[in-house]
Amino acid sequence: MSENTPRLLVEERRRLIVEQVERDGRATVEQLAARFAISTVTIRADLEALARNAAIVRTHGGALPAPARTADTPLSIKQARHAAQKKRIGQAAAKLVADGDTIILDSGSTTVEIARALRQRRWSALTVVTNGLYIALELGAIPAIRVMMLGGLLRPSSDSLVGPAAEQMLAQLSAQRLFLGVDGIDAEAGVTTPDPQEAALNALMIRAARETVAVFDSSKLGQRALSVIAPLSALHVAITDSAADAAQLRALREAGVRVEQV
Amino acid sequence: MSENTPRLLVEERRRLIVEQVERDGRATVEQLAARFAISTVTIRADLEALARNAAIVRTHGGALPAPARTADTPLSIKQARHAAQKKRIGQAAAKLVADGDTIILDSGSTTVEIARALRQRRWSALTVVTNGLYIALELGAIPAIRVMMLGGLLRPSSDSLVGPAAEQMLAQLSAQRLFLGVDGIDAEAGVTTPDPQEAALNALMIRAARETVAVFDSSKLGQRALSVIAPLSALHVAITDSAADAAQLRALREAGVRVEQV
DNA sequence: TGATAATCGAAAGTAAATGAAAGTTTCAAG
DNA sequence: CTTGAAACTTTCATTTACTTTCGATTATCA
Repeated sequence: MSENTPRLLVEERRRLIVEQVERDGRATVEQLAARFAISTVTIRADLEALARNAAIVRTHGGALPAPARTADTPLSIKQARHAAQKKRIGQAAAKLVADGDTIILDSGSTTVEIARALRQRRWSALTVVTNGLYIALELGAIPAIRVMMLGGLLRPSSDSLVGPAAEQMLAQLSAQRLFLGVDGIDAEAGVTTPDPQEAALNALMIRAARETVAVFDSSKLGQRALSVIAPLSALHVAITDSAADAAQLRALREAGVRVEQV
Repeated sequence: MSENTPRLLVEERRRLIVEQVERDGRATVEQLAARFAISTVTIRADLEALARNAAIVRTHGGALPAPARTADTPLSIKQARHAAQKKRIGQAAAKLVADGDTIILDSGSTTVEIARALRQRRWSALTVVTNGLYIALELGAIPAIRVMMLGGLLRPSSDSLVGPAAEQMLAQLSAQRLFLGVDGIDAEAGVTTPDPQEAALNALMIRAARETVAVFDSSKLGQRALSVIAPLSALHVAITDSAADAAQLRALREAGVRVEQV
């Protein structure tokens, strides 16, 4: 590997490191130093910087992939991950919706897939309440779907709206079903998300809906993010993919959640 | 490298930089300085300006492509009529905004141009209240701009939010300046728009702002739409293009409006 | 518990970025 | 045609960021 092109930019090198760690499941300091033909000290600096951003996990002598999305990753990146599973989950979730319903769609990459699946069907009347900009854009063009958007401060990393205004508005609404996209779901910690404001809003969404459906790809199982939304018992249905961990699913079922795998 | 071409315009050069970054996946400051035969300091200024608009990501010694916006974003904003005029009007309007301000941006194709012009400038703090989805998307990526979105029912034809929820939320806000995109403006009928709900919301926007700036291309002058927003006297400033009818402008001035033509 | 590998810290060299001052260009008025 | 303001550029000095080398220190594991 002759890496003597005009010399990599620092960020490029770090992106490559993350890639390698994700791909191989691991990487050693020596290995990386040899690959880029730089000193181990610099590699260590890189690893430390990446670990600070939770892009990887630091170990003695090397690095491992980061556990998963408990950190606040931009939507554009989340979208790329587990895209196929999310599509299937979205389609399964959309089947739970009946014509005439009022539903709440949380923001998030998985719930955007629900919106896309909803577009495929023919509706005579459907009301969708959402705080996600992209969900509103997906559904806005469908005449038979009434889209009500919660107002509030725009949270750029997820293109969603949060804050008191959204909460106040939500308090006046009520819906058949909530589809909640979760960032972490764990038997002990319950349902969690990285942003406290988002968590507060999500908790209110649960109160506003008669039934709560959590949608998440299997990588979220067993993860915990900073802010707690609710305990598992607040959920009625969970939809995830077939790679989900059996023990975690059992905990979900014991909490009274109907689990569906696609 | 023909040195006798009339020297690239700044915007042209920046466009080429973005192209190169997208194409090659990277670009270094040195490389770019050599390509355009200008100093590295200027290239750095370019990169900083582009990074501010989230067009690229800045790194040491160069730049990398910006992480792609969400997959298939329907950002295909319908190319409006009178696009050139609207762009100029947008830029003139943006000049009225000072750092630290709180402004209200109505939805509409002309106000989207104001948002784009705002992106070009450097802000340390700016709060934008809007009911337009595309405006929120334009400004969402700029960290120094706080975007507050009014909630409400999505009106598909204009991708804007209207209704009681938006009105209620707006009633609790106050701003230095409102930029109102109007569909009709006429000496007798005043400022008008086709949708009654939109008109009601716009009227509240006027009340929430200390100063109201109407923006419209000259084709709107003398037009009347269904719903009246306010009389001419409610406006403080009007920005339109140079093709505007002189008699109509006189009526505006007589109503106490400061008229600016671009 | 040692032996060994890995990490940390400080010093030093180099590339890149920043800030300030001064010179240009552009563009719109007078 | 001239003037003036605002936006661009450049040069030059200074500051910051990144990288390496070389000991000292701290984990890890047989």
